[in-house]
Amino acid sequence: MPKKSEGKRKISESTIKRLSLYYRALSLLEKENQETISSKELARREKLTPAQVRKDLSFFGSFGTRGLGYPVSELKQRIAEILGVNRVWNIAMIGVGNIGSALVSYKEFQKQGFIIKLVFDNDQRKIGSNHKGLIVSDIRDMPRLLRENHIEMVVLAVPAIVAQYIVDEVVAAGIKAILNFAPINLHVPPDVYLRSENMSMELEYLSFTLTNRRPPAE
Amino acid sequence: MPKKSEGKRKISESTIKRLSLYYRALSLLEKENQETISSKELARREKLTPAQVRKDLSFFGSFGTRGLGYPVSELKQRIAEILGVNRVWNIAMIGVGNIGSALVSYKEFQKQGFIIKLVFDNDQRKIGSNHKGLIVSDIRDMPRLLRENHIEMVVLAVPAIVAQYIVDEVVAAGIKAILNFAPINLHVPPDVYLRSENMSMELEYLSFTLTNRRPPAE
DNA sequence: CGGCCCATGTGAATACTTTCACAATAAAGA
DNA sequence: TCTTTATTGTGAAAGTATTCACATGGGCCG
Repeated sequence: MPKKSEGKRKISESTIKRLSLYYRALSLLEKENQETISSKELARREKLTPAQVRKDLSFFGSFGTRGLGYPVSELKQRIAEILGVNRVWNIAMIGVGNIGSALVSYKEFQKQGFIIKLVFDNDQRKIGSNHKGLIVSDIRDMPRLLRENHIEMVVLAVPAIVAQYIVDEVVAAGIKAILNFAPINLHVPPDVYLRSENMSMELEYLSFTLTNRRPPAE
Repeated sequence: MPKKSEGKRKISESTIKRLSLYYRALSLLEKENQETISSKELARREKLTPAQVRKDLSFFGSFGTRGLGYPVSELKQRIAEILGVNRVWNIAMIGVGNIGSALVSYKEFQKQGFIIKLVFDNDQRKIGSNHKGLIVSDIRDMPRLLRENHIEMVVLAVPAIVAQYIVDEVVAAGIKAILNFAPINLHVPPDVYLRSENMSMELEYLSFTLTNRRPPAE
């Protein structure tokens, strides 16, 4: 019974996020020249359960060898294919404030194949200036430049107050994948994929935990 | 039957994260001078369902008025108490590279009451320099300075390769809450709360979605 | 080359989360 | 004050995700 042709294997968001973790762990293991890894050890490294690791991978095929574990390099390559990171993605950064310019210099993105090709801002003082080898473009030229440079993803690092306005422009320019750093909920059409990174949320989660933890001694 | 005294109301991680969203939405509504909000409208603004909003809030009490909705300011205040953000948290930033220095200038944190009081690095060229009014301290002075400044949370923005080493030092200094930006899984004792922000993960999620989406036309 | 060991792959069981659906009830207007 | 309307709060139902547990089968040693 062929699995490939089945229409609607619905993979959950949590499984995809864990694939990212496996990918990262496997990259490290590959550097350490480890050839195989068991679900048990992979789970330990990422604080998961072995059953979880095996179940996640089983959605995509049988990559392991019973009694031995998974071949590190091969599994890494297969996950790269699944995630679509076995290629280069051209991305554009919109906004060159604190966060935007930090991300332009963030090597982790490049290492994963996410190449920032263009940088935009609407501040006349910034336009034309050089950021890590990239000239800041005028946001008014965005539609044309995105098209000319075959940009497929956009990272939004603009103030919350203008974020919805800008994202509308990005959508109008035909972009289908957006990563938003502005602390506000944005609305996009159903064929556009939007993910948001909310850095305050994690601090608030820590705040909640410290506030509501069981007192140290009863 | 008193709810307050019940021991083990277990609140799920997703509920807490949504409280952050409600809090953000309510802050906005308060600025717009809106006095009440229904679960329906709150849900629409954060792309959730009305039942979800009501269920989440019901874990903590009855804040609404039937037929009318929730009082914006009061609900905001109650959520602030639940999250523990109705106070100031003193935090320290460790690492003043790209990400670290961007976060020092990130106004959203301060706005939420997370005040960066100290900044550390191990690079002699950076130590003593001024970052947005803060002098970069030597990481070797960390234990003493964290204690003296009543720091309760630490944000880690150091290279992955040294992150586990640094986090061990942070734990040794008695810190119980850490937000990690290094792209690696860190291990801490069970009484220390660690959250990680993985910015590549969201790009990889977008990559997966674009790669595996149903083709535009059949 | 036979048997033992070990770790996978996976249905079934369990645990958790979300949604449904409706009784309860406050507000507003007649 | 009564009726209508709107929206909450919440058990019960449905839907997802995780964990269990074990049959399966490849590798390796003697």
